[in-house]
Amino acid sequence: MQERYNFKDIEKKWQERWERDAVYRVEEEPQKEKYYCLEMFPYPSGNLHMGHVRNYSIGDVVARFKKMRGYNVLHPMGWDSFGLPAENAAIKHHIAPMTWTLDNIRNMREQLKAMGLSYDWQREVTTSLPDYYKWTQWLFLQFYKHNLAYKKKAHVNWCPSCATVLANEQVVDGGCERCETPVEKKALEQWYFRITAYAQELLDSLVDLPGWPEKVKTMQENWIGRSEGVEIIFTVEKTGEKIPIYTTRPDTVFGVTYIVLAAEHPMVNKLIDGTSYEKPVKEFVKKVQQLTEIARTSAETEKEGIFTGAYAINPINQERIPIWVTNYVLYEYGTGAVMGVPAHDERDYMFAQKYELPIRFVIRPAEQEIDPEEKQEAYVDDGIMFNSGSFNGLTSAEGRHKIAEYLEEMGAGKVMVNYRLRDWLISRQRYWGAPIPIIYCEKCGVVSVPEQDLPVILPLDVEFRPTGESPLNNIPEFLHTSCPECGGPATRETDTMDTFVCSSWYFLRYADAQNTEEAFSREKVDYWMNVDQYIGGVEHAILHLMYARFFTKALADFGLVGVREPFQNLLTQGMVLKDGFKMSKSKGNVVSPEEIINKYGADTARLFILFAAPPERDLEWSDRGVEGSYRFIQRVWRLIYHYLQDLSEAKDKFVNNGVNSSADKDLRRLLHGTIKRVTEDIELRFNFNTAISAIMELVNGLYHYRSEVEKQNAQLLQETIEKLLILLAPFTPHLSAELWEAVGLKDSVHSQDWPAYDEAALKTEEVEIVIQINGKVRDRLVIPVELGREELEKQALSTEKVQAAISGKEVRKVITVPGKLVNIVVK
RNA sequence: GCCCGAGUGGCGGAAUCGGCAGACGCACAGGACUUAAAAUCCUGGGAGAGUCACAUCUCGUGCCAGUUCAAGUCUGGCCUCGGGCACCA
Repeated sequence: MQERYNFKDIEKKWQERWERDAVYRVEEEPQKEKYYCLEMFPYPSGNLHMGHVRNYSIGDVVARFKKMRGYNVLHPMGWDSFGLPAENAAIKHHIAPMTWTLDNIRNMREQLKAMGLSYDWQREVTTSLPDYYKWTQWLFLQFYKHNLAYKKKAHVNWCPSCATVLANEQVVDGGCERCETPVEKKALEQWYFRITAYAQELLDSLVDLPGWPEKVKTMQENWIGRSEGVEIIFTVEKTGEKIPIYTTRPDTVFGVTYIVLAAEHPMVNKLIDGTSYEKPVKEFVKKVQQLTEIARTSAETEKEGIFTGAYAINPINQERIPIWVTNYVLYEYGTGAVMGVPAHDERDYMFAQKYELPIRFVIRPAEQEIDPEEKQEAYVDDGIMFNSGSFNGLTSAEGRHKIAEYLEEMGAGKVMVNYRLRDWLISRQRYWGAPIPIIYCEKCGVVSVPEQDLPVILPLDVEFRPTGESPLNNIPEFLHTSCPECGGPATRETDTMDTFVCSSWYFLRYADAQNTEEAFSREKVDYWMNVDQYIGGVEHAILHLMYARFFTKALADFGLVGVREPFQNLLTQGMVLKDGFKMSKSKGNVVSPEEIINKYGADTARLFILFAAPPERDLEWSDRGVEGSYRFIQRVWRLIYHYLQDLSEAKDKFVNNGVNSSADKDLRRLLHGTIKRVTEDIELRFNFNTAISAIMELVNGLYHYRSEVEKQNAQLLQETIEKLLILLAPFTPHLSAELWEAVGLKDSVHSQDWPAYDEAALKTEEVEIVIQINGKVRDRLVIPVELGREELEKQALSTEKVQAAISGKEVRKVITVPGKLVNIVVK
């Protein structure tokens, strides 16, 4: 054994041995309790970044800990390997996306292995390989069969830079989530998944997820955006055609002074065709549609509109009101038409002022009148109805209910629930994705690719420069096929699937990754699911986590899985920052994990990143801090090294007897206290930082013991060191394995049972009591633990300092907290 | 605007059920070892007053109130920062 820890050789030695002995391979063992520990799989960009290191270090501690706790632990890893970066890199470096991707995977797999992570590599999945995307395609067909996948023409989000459509969720601040280019609207025929069919369940079952952060659940709630309201039907005066509008404030329906249509609303043309309003209105609509998505959806944009010349009848009071077209009503939400109540809505108020439309107050605050001449703004709160016919005097809440009822009775409205959540647009006009397994036949129309013909292979020899059309259109061998139903000439769908489709079910494939007959066997999925602990960045709070939940629910309805929620517990880790900012190439503050591992070893990197902050919080990278972790590892090594040296060369330092001396007892108490703290920190709170600091204290205690105790208790020392190495094993697996072997212990440290602590060892004979006077610490007292309350109070009152402090004063009260303090209240 | 989360030494952070604020680590200072340096080991440390040095006292967890014998922790109101949603009718 060398005096210094040579991490380079030793980490390599253990990684090779673990791989050789396949120690992390796992099978279903029905008699054993399972634990599924999952970290979000990476996009193979080429190199690990610190966010990965943090994510996978956390997951590895959990997986190793649970394994030592006796669980059958599934801990897999794979690659989310379809997507745009491969195409962009390929264009830049003239290399095929498949080659680029596989090279990156190879590189990153080596980097992961160099971290000493306990993955079962037999279960590795790569979403861009046919053995995986075959089943993505198969799942698409199941969605199609169950009417949860459909095609429709719609105004979709288009990123001109990426030359593809984007899902609503991928539009951030009106720009492309990836490149920030302002998103345009394009009318295209696209494939959708009917996620809205599950909107209510996705919302309701959030309460079944107590192991998720509130924050994430709130974000999903907001995203689903449920609102309860009423659809009210207004009638066009001249033609009698119906315009349904949606409102959450039916109590204000007597205050309607106009109605507004979205620019895209089909009624617009019907109202204006052939009238003098036709030309100006069409110009206005054109102008609105030319706005970028940012301008279109920004609350800052000036509200504009134009009168159509037509009038509608308000069903509540038969009033005749003008119909306008505006830029602020969204066609996609509700009915694309809104009633204008300027008195009680800020937007409507601004709009009415600008175009001099009447403002009529119909709700007033309780106990207060509203003077329409005086009031200079909308009153948007609930209140008491007035100017509202027979509904006068009702509260807003009552009014909403009564008006809805009344309108329903007369057939002019119905209660309705609306969601902000839209169906999920999954087609992409790009090359590097799973082809959608659909064939278009001139005679038979839209036809599914028969399951036995899957996978529809993505051709590899392709000119894939973005053109706005799928590059697959330019490959005749791919494009032209025959119809599976009639055998006639047909063409394939050339769009590929959004990569989020691939990542919506990968956690199921891990349960049965090698299956060539099915996506996964029901039996194996039933054994492993749910994921007991999912760990990843909060940036996936909406997209990935919502889609994966949707998939799981749909697959449950198809009878493919037995659970309706995929992830029992979710841990969202914070970002890794440097100098206060997220590490990024453009900021030039990137620290490469590869360099850190080369310089200090994987154990140091893991230890630092777990020690520097609790997992949910952002972590500030510190090179000095890394050195501190490195020093600690060397310190542990030296402790064992000198201990072994003494064992062989200075036997007279040790004695073999029971734990009698106070130093022995202190060490034993420290050991068992540490076991307790570390266990609870990992198991209950995921506070790895405090778990590590507890271990550091134990090491400090061992140093003290070794330097100060003349005759060391050999057995106690041996026990303490063994348990120390076990406690360290999840954090620094290589160091622990090597020292375990060096101490001459059998098997691997990683296959040991997690130690239990001895409650009796935690007990002390004496305890220090704090004595406060009026809440301030004035003295301390060391007393036997079993000392009674009365005796304690007596002693506390009689100490010199207390006597001095209370002399001449009246003792009004004495509060005693056994084992902790005595507070003497004096006046 | 609405909804979350967070503010503690020079820094990262700890205090788990209302009971000694600052564990552990970083940085710093001093000492030991060394020809020397590095490495290592040991010691110290919130701020201020006070003392030759102790002792001792005061203040201190974003701000202002409150509850309590006792508040970083509970309540109310604010401030700042971070995140999410936002023309959703």
